[in-house]
Amino acid sequence: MPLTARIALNRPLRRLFDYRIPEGMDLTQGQRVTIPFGRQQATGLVVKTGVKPPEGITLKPVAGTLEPWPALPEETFRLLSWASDYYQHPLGECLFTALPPSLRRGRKAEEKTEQWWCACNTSASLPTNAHRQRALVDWLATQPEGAPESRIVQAGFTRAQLKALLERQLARMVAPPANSHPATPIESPDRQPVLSDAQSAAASVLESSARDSFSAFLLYGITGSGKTELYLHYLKNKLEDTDQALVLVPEINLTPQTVARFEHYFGARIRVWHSALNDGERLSTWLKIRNGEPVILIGTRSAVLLPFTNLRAIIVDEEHDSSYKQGEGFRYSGRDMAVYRAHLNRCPIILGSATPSLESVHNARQDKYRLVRLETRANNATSPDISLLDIRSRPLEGGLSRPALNAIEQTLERGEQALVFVNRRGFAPVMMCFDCGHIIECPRCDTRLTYHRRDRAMRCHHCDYQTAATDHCPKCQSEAFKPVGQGTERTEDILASAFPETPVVRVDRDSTQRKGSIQSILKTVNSGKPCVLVGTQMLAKGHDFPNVTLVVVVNADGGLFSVDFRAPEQLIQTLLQVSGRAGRGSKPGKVLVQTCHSDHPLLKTLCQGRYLDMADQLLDEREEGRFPPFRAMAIFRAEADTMANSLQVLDNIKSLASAPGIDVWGPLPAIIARRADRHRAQLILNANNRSVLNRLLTQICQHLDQQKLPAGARWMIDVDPQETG
DNA sequence: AGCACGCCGACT
DNA sequence: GTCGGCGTGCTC
Repeated sequence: MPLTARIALNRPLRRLFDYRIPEGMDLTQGQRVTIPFGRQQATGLVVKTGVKPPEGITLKPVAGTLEPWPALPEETFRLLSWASDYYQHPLGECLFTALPPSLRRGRKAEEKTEQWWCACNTSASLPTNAHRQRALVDWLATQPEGAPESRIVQAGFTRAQLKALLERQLARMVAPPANSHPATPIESPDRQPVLSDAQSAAASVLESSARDSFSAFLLYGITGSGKTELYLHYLKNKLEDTDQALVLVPEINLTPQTVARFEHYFGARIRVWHSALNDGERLSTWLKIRNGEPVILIGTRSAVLLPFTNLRAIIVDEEHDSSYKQGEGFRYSGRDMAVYRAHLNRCPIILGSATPSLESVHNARQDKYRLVRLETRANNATSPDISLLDIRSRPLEGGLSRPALNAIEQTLERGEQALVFVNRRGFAPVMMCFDCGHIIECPRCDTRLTYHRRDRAMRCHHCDYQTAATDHCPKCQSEAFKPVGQGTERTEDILASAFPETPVVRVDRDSTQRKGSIQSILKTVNSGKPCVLVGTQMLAKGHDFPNVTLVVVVNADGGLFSVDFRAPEQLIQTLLQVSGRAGRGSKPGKVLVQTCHSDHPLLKTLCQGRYLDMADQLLDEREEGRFPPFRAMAIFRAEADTMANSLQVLDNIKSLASAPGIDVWGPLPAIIARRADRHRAQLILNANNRSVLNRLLTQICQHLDQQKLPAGARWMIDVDPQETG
């Protein structure tokens, strides 16, 4: 067999390309290479060596290797190959998402050595107004070895000032001192989290897991039960000094406070991984992990793709969180890949949540996961008391009923805080003319524009369209042109006028974007003084507000009658998560859920607060309706310039998809059929056997790759879809 | 994805 | 007569 290699490229191609390995070059799986590709040079990853190339093709030679070792170690490579097949996404793109951006682009796998600077000619004169430059020269003069750029910036100077000094020949670049990267041994502080009796009981179950074999735990711990202490205790007791560990968290939970808590116990072993890192930080952490350094990594979804070589424990916090599923491109589930990774790697994994996903509850019921319960709140806090408030034929102000406003008033009078949960941002979801019935719609989408009163704008929440708001109906000029429905802004206004003496704080995407971090907005809340918080989903997760004792849910009904089969699950998860914000301190909490369906069985069980009972009830409905997790689901989506073209693509797929054991539903236009002037539709495949479905999907995708599509049409596949709309 | 080739409209 | 629009096709 001639020396050949099969190479994957970072291109959306479901094929690989074969190359000749030149004499004296050694290649292994997962290694980065540069190769000629068409007329260009490209970076590739070795998938296999010694392959038999297709007939009648002269192989080009591999141009060179980027490093002698595989960028993707074996286990990581196998994880990604599996995911490529499972999610039906091109292997090359899957493999490359596991590389930091600089390595994707073919850069060297080494950290950029930082530029060091020192002062020269310190007595030379500067313009009198150049205060900062003067200060920088003086500061540099105090650094005998010079200083790296990062330290200079940390000392309060800027790159521009350095550049100015360079031009004036008052500073120069120098080589860094030889020992600037000392190999510091990583030592953890000698601390142990103190556990309550209930936590200790749970910890002993978790910690009974064997070190070198796969075991999965579903940690059901109600809000405020102290799951994080359990994670810390577990890692502290199970990890050796040389071990690596992975802690996955939803993006929104990766706060400085969370990281500080881990650092308190593990010091410099802690590293973070999230979307706000720059390329340098990404490379640095990636290399540490690839080198097998004993890092405990706290990261979001994509952290599961990092090249660990000595991973001994995985924790997935808030495992039900829908942000673990990537919503575009390589649509993987970070949580599910973590479970597979634990399998491949033979290590324990803990999935933790107060409201576990039905998938995970099902796995626990099937004994695939071991269920560990933690049902008492830490610090003697009691669980909040949830009650329904029927708002049928009750007058509402800003969406709030009189009893709800009274409850808020009483809470404030007791010197406590209240939280109002509204599931829509903006002022009102619709502007409507009460004379002619005209409703303002998005010109590019099949949606209504949301009225944002703060900046007098009408915005589409599905594309970037926005236009100025008007006082009159644009169609009939009537003045009876009014906002309809509830948004966070409107509720904020009503609360501000109802309680003029009390601060009202709004937390949603708009307010956090404008005022910077959520942290600064929450300053008032953290002071503990009486106030009212108004916000969306953002408020439901992770935050600890000890003085919030009342939670009001403005409207719970949206999720009760949705077409999406996951809607009821998501509704109760959100309601329970937001309820968990109440009474976390020493005072008991109360939750008021406004609804027009106070006799709905789901809402009634919600009041008993028994999540696992509700989960069982919902699982029965899923089984009845033949939905996941009882069946395997995949969705083909199409979009095109016309609905006819989208439907045509899907009809074609449908004709390929009929097979025994597979239900095909659709094609149907998406709930929002037109979005940014693209017409969208979907086709659902629902199978009683996952591997049968997987093989069928592979066939269909292969087939589609060879077919011509109508102009402007596009299709994609989503395995285990999170949303069916 | 890139990138080239290719065939039709408004410019020196 | 050319520059350039983006449709189509190919990359070992």
